[in-house]
Amino acid sequence: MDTTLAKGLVVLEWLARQQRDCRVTDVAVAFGLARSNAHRTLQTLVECGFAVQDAASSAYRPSLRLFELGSLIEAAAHIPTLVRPHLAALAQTTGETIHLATLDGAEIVYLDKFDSPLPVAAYSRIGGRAPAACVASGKALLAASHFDTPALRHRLGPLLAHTPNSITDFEVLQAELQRTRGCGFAENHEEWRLGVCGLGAPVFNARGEPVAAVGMSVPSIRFARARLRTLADALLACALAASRTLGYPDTDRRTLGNASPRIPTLQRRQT
Amino acid sequence: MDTTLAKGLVVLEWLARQQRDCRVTDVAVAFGLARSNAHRTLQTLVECGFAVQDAASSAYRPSLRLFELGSLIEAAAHIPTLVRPHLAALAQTTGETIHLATLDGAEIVYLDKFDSPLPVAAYSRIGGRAPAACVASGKALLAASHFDTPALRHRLGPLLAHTPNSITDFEVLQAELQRTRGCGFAENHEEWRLGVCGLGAPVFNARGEPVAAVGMSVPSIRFARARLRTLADALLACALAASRTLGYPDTDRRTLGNASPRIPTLQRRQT
DNA sequence: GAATCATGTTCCAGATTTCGGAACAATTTT
DNA sequence: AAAATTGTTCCGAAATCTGGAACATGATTC
Repeated sequence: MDTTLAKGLVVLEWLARQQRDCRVTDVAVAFGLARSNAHRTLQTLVECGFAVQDAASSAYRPSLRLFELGSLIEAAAHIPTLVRPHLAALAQTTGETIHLATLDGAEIVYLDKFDSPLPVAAYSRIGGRAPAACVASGKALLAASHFDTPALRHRLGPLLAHTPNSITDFEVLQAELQRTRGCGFAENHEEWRLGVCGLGAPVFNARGEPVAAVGMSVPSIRFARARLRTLADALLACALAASRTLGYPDTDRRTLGNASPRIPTLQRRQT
Repeated sequence: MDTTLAKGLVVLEWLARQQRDCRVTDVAVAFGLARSNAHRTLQTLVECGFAVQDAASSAYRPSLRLFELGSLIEAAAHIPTLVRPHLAALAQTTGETIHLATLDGAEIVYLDKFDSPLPVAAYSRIGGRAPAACVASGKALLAASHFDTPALRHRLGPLLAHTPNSITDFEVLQAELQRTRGCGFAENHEEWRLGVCGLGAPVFNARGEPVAAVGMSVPSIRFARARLRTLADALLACALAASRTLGYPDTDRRTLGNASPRIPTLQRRQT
């Protein structure tokens, strides 16, 4: 392994996570490096355009280069741009916090987000992560991906409890995913953060693959049974519209015969 | 300079820009490295989580880590999340392509975007760049930043012509920026891409600093004089609403005395 | 206002790492 | 079936990186 490269990447990541300008000594102390070493590393990051040095304070911060490159990641850039208007509409009509997420191992990564004007206890941010098994958008993606049992088990690893409501039993989770496939959307009842419930529905691309999920975070106080149906309908309409924007074949047409047999189960809700 | 780190960063960037999976030999050829060297570099990227290797083809692609870190960049993450609803509303009411951009040297970087349902000749993408002097959002930011003449000249360097309409004379640009400061929004008449016009207005944060600009791209065919006034009004309303969301003091209150004297010139349009 | 301290930067010899060719295994192509 | 291509491992030679020391600069203390 190129240790110098690894060191630089770790410093770069650390730099991005600090939400303030960092100086040579900060880096040297944080990683136990000699000041001269930290200095050279930071200078290299600057020369490569990944960091900028403040002329006055000589402190460093990450440049927009990271954002630029992050925007080039296929899954994270292309899809949100196309789906965003549908998310905006859903956020507008429901007044709740809406996000778009994708699956990455055992976690989901938030790709896009519209905050509710009303305060939500849940704190999430674009680029942030959450355990897929504990949130609605994650369950929707897991369900739509149709992993077989060993693959799912390997992917998720041990199911950790993040609240008393978290599902920690693999069998229970599988049943939940089966139920999700049946009704087309997933639910989360304070399984990740206490006080926060959620709904999630998958978004498919032109090849019928589940590439993202639309999620809705709702404070449990506003998550009444009666309202769930309304919210779920709006969510499913949004997810379907988003899928169509990505080229997913319209289900009203005769395209089901061509589509993968794994997909149709989840694409439409039972009425 | 840490050449190993620099090499790794260049490979990482190259990997992100390729929109397909890349193999060891691709990297070796692209950079003139020995295969063993390219292999070790890619493996290090994988070990650090910046790339993933396809199990079947053993090809490499960037991971979501890059997106994750890019989302941590203050200017690129915090502001769009707060401003996005206003952009969505503007996109909805005007039907035109709306974007949010920030200044980075002589260029602007697109932070967020809502595409028009109608086709636009302009191709832009989140994370993409354009010369600040040639686009409306860039001019709005340059105008609102109030650089003095030497600083502006140094920042922009030589003004290159990208279309016959591009401004290549520094004096002309300065006059244009002055005009922009007067009316509160900037215009672009096919100065960057032929067939595409635009409007731009700055967004201010709580400290009165111009941190971004709302831009609107309009095919010249739809950019009639009569419509310009309507679009500009909507744009300015959006930019002002966005500024307020960022904590910019409401101009109707008595806060002008406390604000920096440089800002008020541009914050409101002349009616 | 002088002295002290903290910090950024440069320099260098020693130590460690990286480099690239060679070899081998696994595919793919001819 | 043979040849070519590619991914991966190994290793000695060569180049790089490392950390301490020294110096410059600016801040803080006395």
